[in-house]
Amino acid sequence: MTSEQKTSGFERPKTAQVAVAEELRRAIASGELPPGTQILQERVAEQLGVSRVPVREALKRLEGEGRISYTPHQGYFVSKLDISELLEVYMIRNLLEAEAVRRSLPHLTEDDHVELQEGILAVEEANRKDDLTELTAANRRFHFALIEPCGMPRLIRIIKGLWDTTDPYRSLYFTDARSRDAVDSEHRQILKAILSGDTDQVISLLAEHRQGTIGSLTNLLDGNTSTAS
Amino acid sequence: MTSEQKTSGFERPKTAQVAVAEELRRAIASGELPPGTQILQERVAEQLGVSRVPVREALKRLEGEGRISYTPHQGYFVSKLDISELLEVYMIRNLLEAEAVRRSLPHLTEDDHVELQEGILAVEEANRKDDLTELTAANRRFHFALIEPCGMPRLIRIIKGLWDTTDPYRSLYFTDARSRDAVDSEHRQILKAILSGDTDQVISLLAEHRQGTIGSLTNLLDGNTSTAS
DNA sequence: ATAGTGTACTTTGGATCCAATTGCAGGGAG
DNA sequence: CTCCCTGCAATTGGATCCAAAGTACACTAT
Repeated sequence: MTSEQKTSGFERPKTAQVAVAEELRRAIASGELPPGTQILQERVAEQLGVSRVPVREALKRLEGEGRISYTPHQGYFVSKLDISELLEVYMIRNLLEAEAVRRSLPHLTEDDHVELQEGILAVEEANRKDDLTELTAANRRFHFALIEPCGMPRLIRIIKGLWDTTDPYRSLYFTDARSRDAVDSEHRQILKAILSGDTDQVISLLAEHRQGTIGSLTNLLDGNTSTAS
Repeated sequence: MTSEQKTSGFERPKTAQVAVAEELRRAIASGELPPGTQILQERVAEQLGVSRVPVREALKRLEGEGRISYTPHQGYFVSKLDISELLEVYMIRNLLEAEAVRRSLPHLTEDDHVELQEGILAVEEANRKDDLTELTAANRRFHFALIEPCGMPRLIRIIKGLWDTTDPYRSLYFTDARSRDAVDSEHRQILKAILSGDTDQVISLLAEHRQGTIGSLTNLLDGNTSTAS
């Protein structure tokens, strides 16, 4: 405690269960553990250097979040979505995010506009660097900067959950360079509509934006179910 | 095994963690563990006759579901909603259930109609018997019989989650006899609209129905935060 | 050859033990 | 009298051990 201690940037070493949960979330979202993969407690434990107990608790946490599925005495598997479920998730997102945007737009501050702009730039930057993890993170940053000011934390939480479940597939989508270029220009269009205050336009652009993802994903998912190594 | 063995009515002894999770869910929903209560692992363990390990896993599960909240080294507490969060949940339900109903109504079979009718009767029966647990269960049965045929399992799952978070407050609401009578007649009105195939009418009746709950809850919640013993 | 069975191995489930963190109570200094 | 510091009790966090269930595979009998 000699001198500096960044006022709030300090992150105390979390408990093992929390750390394990975060790591598993990351691994699942990034596609490192593709949908359908079995997660062996022992393996995770030894890889992260902890005992099985915190691993089991982390797994239970993720189970509750719907990221993995569990059958007694058989274990945990990364949740798998077929096309119809994927469509369903996007349809629900359409509904909820439209509502969120409607409530959010009137409250957008100058800071939010900056954040949106930076989100776009971060996406393009990650695009250049070919960094998938950062790309999905930046993409999220943009989209949530848009809806977070809606003042409905619960709603945001649910939407986040929906994003989470499709994350493993989203990174699949971003693998395609063509899709990534499309994203850039779409984001710029959306921002333009936001700045001009045209709510309906924003919502319909977002719907199109999602529709694009859906289209590519449907193609990508038609044949191969998972096993993307 | 002399003759009948209800084709699927056999329930093998679940694992302890699953059983504990179910029991905790019940206790929370029924108001036995009011919002804000701390849940001590040791206590639960000894009450249910298991060690702390399965209890901890059950708690983690419920945490993921959002039913309880967790802070490292401090423990688990039953989630607490203030009025604004409660309103938010109902607003989201409005949105999602309206969509579900719209998709469900065209698919309702004769069996579903019977199920709805029985749901109503079960509510009234529980009302007479003054059985709160059964009342909420029957109420749920009615409402989900209406939306479950929408063919969107994910959507249903989310809606169930929303119901779950407000369950502790719902039982608070049903404590009031006046509210319970209102529910009966509203259910009958809704069923009538369903049978006549008037989708918009169903949806607006449901909105009113929820509005009633909201009104009572707002009153009940204004002063006392929790500690409903 | 194949279906069924028994056995060994892997993995998960649960209990007990010990360590680490927190909150509180009591005591002492200013 | 107030504030801070120290130490104790309660509770959670994690590791290790053993039990139970499931799985794979070889072996046997038809």
